[in-house]
Amino acid sequence: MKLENALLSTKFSSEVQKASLNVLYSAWWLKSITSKELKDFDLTHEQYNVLRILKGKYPDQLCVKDIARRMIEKSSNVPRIIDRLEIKKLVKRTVSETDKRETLITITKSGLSILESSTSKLSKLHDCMQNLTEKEAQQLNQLLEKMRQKETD
Amino acid sequence: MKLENALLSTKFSSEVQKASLNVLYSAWWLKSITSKELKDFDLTHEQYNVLRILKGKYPDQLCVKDIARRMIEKSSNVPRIIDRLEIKKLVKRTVSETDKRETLITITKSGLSILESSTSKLSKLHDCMQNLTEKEAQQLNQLLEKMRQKETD
DNA sequence: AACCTATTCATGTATATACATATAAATTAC
DNA sequence: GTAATTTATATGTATATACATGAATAGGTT
Repeated sequence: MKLENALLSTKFSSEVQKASLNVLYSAWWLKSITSKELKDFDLTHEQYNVLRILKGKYPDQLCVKDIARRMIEKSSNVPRIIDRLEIKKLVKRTVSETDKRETLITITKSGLSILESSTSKLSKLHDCMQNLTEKEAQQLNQLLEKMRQKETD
Repeated sequence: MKLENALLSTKFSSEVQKASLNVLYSAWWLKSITSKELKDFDLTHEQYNVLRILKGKYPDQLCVKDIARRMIEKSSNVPRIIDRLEIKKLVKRTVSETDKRETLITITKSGLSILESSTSKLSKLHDCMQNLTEKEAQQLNQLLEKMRQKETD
């Protein structure tokens, strides 16, 4: 859908300004379609993100700050997300022996299993929305990274 | 910043999957830098979005559902955002005469003035992060819209 | 007119975001 | 070796997101 139709507006001061709105809208769009799938697994977007990060290092453990560093949204409140995952027994907390300030998080068998089924559901969704070719996706990645160039790299 | 550095991860199953994560991260990045500016005006991102929509139709009024339709994030709880704007006297509520179910929202002088100063602050920010040329921005817009093609247009 | 349904908005709940503060442990300074 | 500082996590608060429900009104049907 064109941004004009999505926002019922045609007044954009420039293509650059429109691109900002387009990125924001696209992110909302992506989140809303994936959240719908994750709901079947009683997972939020953020809980899924944490599980995915833990699996990336499995069977190693990660402390809270290392998870936070890998989150898509850096302002996520990781301890609280872990609270909810712990209640569902998808992760386990243990205090680090080497540094007692740190809480080490381990993904459980149950967590791995729910992650696997939800990921497979999501990748099916991805496949059917594969409107972009690999080359176009690569171009999109380059443009987004150029947009963010201002960052202290 | 490259996505790899932003997420401390190099394992992406494809450029297309990476593009999804890149869009999500870019939206967070955009929101976090603009929110910082808006804080000086005691405005949240969503409150700013509502004010901008109202100004687009000024001096006409808009009812809640027409504002909701124009929001970037469609799941926004517009009545509650308006609650906060009303407390700060940046908008006014009136019950529609023609349809008493509708609440008509008007932006106040004070709302217009705060919108003007915040917009000017934000556009300065935009200018200095103008890493994309108009042509590149146009290309980015096309790619994002192609990505969302699956939508019922 | 009475009834049914759809629409519009407000409100309630759980979780997340964004940010501030608190607590405990580790590190550094003296 | 104690005090001060920094780091890691947890907790608190206001607002937003996502979604469900409730209340009032509009509009159509009989």
